[in-house]
Amino acid sequence: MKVAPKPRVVGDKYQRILDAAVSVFAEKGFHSSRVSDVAARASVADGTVYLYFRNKEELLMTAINTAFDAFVSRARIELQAIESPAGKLRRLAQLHLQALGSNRDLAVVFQMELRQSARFLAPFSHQHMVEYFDLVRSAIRQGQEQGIFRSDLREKIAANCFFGALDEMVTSWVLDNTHYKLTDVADSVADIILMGLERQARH
Amino acid sequence: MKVAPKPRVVGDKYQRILDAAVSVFAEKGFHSSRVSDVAARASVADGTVYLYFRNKEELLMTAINTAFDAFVSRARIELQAIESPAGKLRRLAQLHLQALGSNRDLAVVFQMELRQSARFLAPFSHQHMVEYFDLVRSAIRQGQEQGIFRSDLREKIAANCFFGALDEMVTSWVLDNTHYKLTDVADSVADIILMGLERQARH
Amino acid sequence: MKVAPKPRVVGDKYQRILDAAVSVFAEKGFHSSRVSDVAARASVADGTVYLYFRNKEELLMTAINTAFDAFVSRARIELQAIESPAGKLRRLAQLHLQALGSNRDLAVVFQMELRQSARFLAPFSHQHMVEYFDLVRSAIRQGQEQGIFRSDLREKIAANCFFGALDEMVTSWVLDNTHYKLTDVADSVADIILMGLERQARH
Amino acid sequence: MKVAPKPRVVGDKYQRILDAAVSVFAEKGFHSSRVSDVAARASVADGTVYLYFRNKEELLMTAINTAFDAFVSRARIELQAIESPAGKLRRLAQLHLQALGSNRDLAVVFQMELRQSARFLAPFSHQHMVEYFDLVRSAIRQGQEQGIFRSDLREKIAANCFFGALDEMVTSWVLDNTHYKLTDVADSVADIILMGLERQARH
DNA sequence: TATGAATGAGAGTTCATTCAT
DNA sequence: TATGAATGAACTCTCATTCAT
Repeated sequence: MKVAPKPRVVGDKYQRILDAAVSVFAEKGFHSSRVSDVAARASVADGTVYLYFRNKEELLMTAINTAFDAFVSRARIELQAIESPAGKLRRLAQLHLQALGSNRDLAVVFQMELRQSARFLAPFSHQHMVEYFDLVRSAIRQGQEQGIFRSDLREKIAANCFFGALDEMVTSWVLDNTHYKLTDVADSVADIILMGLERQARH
Repeated sequence: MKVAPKPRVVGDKYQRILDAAVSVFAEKGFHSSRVSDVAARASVADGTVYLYFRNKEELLMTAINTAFDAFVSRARIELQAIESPAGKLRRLAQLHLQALGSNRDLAVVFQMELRQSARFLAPFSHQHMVEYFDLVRSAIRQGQEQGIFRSDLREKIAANCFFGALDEMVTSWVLDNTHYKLTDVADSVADIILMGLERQARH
Repeated sequence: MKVAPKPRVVGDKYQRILDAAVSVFAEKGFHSSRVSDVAARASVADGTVYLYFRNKEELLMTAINTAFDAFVSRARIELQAIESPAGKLRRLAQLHLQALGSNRDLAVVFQMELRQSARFLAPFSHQHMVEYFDLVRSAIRQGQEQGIFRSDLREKIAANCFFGALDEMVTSWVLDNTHYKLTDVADSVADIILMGLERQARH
Repeated sequence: MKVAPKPRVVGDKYQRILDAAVSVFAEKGFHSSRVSDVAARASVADGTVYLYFRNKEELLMTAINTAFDAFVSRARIELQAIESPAGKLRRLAQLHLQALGSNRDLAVVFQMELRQSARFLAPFSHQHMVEYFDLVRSAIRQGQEQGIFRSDLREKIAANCFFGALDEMVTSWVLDNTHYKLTDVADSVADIILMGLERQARH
């Protein structure tokens, strides 16, 4: 007589909680979200959250780190297959915007919470940023060594411009209500930055 | 050896509280800061904070808005005196990094809290962003109309790149412990973006 | 010698908190009572109070409304079984004094807080007053229609006299330290009011 | 060029503050009223209130006591001139309803705050109640001694009925929005109670 | 007398976390 | 594993009262 109330797959609670957390954090912000909101959205009891995550902060960190891990791993692999420094940066721009553009909630959490978490919460996630930046910087360095990119620019500044431009595209997309496709702007951004980095033939 | 307990000038409480707020928020983040921390740092009673500010949130918004107002007003005036679109953007880059580079605490608050406040708190501060972006965008548009900047780029994307690059420079500076001079990088950033925007003569 | 710290039956917390609230409110008055006082007297944590009641005010309103509900329901049933209007009023007087005379704390809360709550808090409890008055008024009206009670008196005034007399008996009892039995005066009060209402044979 | 901002009579501040207090307390209740509300309504500074009254509570007590004093003094004098016990009670009913019916704010404060203040604040005002009751009781006793009133009723109970009936008329009037004239009901109330007290000739 | 800025104790309420079941 | 009732520390904000001017 009783229908199964929660026809969810058993064992998927971890992921359900994590997804719920991203969804709730995106909606109200990390600090205004309650653990019980997350639990409710994941259809588990409040206490169950603590069977999978040590505390509220770890929910955020895990969400960020997991996505970041996946992104950096994939990026690292893909970049190996690309020869040209410019091609690497172009691909990185695509991957960056793809990763966040394909999951709006995650993007919101990244754009809104990452900086704070990097400074005030566990600085672990900052390590990911460093890894990401390393990919960018080594591509730039490579370009400079090959004489393709200008050498009068400090590599770190260039990397900041590259990342900052992409990051702002995401922020802008996140705060915008018109849900345009984020990856569509990858080439434009890459164009601007690359052209800014490249050595001008006639100079 | 004992100094007078309250040798402060009367009437400066508003500013003292605001400065204390910026300082405390920079140190612990807005959400982890307690109003009593701010009051203590300003050497006033907890209740005094509420004589000058409606609530904790207004402390943050006032700090942000005040600085933003000053920046945008100044920028608007200065840009009027500059003819060339490229010159305008160069000057904007300098002003941006100067404004935040000259007050580290304020910079921390801006970089860490502005996004959140734009989304979750009063969207007033977002208006400032729009005004700032308008300055950038009209310079870019002007450059495009004069044939100096490429017209195949959407102005908004270009503006995002410009702002994003500067913004990331500040974030990077804020998270960095080596206290280098932020304005020193203004030209480099402007170079990259401008070169990325300019029409290449031989194309 | 040490008793088990929490030998309470589970599930009785709602009632325990409500009883504690009545007891604390009776002792110090609603406004001077702290929620933590109530929690302590109920041997629960402060937060637990809020699992059962939305806020401090609801504690008061629930206490009042619950008792009032019980009284009015019972009165309504009992009066149905009584034919004569005078008998109804006599019984009402007994029930009124019984209800409050059997729970001194509750009586204190009623006499001290009901008026204020009726005016300044949720006017819900005022509805109960209206229901109670309706019982009184319809008995009086019935007596007038039967020619037993004088018809030159407005029914509302008569009801106010009836209620006011009983109410003052309770207040007087509550402020008095000699703990006499409140129900003992029911007949005297009913006598006075009824005699005041009845049509005098020889007039 | 400047008009006199406060064309009040100097030296009337005491009374202005007291009137303001009654007005504010009537509107929001004693506990929800702020001293600064009272000061504002009296057009004085917050601190000035404390030049005339020790604290907020004293504002209430003074308002109540002053009015009570005036009432009891007047009542005492008037009653001396009246011979018959019934006449005394009739006059008392009129004075009671006149005193409160002529100042609605004061009536609200009396009906809403007097009980609480009698129990939880300085019990001073309770002394006034006693004095008032003494007037009532001695009239009743006199009536009993003269064989006009029934002697099988305890004088205190009779007094409670008399006072309670009047008190409820005032409360009812205060909570009622239709501003009928309170003194109009004095005779009806007196009729009921007196008839309840009087010895029936033919019994 | 009069002011009103300043004080700071105090209380209601929230919510992350725990733990007995 | 899972639950969710219970906990109690934490924190914002209010407001009666003071006091330097």
